[in-house]
Amino acid sequence: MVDTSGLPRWLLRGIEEYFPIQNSNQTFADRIKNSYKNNKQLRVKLGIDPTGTNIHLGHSILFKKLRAFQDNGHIAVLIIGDFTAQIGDPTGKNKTRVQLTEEEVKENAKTYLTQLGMGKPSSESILDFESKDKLEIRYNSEWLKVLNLNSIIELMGSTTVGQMLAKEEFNKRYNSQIPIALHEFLYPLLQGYDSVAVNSDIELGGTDQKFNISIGRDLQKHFKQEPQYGILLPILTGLDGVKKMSKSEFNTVGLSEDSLSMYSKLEKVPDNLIPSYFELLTELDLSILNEKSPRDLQRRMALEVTTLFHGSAEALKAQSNCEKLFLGLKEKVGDIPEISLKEVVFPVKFFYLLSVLNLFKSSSEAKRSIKGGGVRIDSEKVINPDLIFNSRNDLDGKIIQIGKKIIKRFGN
RNA sequence: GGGUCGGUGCCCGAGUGGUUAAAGGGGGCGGACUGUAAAUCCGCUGGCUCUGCCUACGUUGGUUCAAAUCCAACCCGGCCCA
Repeated sequence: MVDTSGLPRWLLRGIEEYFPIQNSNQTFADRIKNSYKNNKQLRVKLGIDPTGTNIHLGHSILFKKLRAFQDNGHIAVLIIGDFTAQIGDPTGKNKTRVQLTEEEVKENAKTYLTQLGMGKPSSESILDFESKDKLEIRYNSEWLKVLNLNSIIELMGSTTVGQMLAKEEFNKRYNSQIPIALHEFLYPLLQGYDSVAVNSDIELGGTDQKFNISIGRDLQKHFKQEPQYGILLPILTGLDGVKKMSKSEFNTVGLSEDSLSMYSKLEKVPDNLIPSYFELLTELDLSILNEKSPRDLQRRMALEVTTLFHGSAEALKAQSNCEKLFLGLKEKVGDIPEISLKEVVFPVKFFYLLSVLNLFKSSSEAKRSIKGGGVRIDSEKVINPDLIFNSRNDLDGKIIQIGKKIIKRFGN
């Protein structure tokens, strides 16, 4: 596994790999030490492509590590890949990604920063936005947009088709006869060039980023910079317990989810995820894993993670609400997220109500789910989709449960 | 550019004129069970305020009472050749 000698604990936890062990004349551990000795902050690069609108726990691992660097005196260089997002990272994709427009990308970037806690005090945010000397936010269109063809050819000349095809994802696609658009080869080069542009000392990424980070090193050498180190963090497995956490697999927990839904998702994660979730998402001592039952561990982990994003009071409330709910609502439960009936026109059929409230994607789906016994009002199954509610009084204050995950209280 | 094979629902994949909203599998969702887990079993899995209507098998047009299935053109992809 990882050679841990000489590295500080805060850096070590949850690292899958770092490379190289030694850069020309000094080891990684020395590089860290020297930065303090020489009183020179390390520039730690993390790039995100604003392609969707929600950051989930999988991303949070990287940001937490970036934050750790900030807390230990270094500079987080957050690169918003507004330019690269329009190409699409081929990593992990088995098809060519749809290109986004400039406006979409801008909008997404804003949402990302908000979710990372921009505007909040650093004690409540994922990244430290307050210490101005520890954060640098850069948009890569700044330097990528102005590249001329000569420079692009120079970049392309630095690697070979063989190398590109050696990259796992390209290789897979190539061998299974799935098209690879030529411009996708550009992506690793541009990400690598980002490292040159911000002169990064260390780049953070998931294990699937090894190739791209290495290209960054090559380009830095080419441009006479000291090549960066790469720190690879594990890819978080999603709620299904099998695939990596990813929006397109619908197995995510979003950072912006309310505390109740975050808690309730986490406390039912598959057993096989428990150790890694503890290691990667909490700061707890891992010896706890041997001391408690899986059920207790799930609850503890859920509480811990929810606390991280919502604060301890919120998290405890979520936990107690969850427990009360599943005991069958014997007690009155407070602080359930409300869902407004304002837009509803009465009388209304049950399935239509749920569709109007966006609790289901479509009215047909609502109908099916109701028939299948998946919907409860005040913990009573209601299986007639055509049931008519004549006025708000029939619903106000009642609790609606859809499956085991969605719980809302009807209100204003 | 030439030859050839192919494009079906979230994915894979069957279907080669009608009983097809389209077999089968995967995934997803829901239920039972349980530890709110896993495994297992069962149900559902295009849309629509729905006893019916609408849209769907790359696109457009055509043949037919009837097309995912036949014909034409076009678009897209793989492979081989240039």
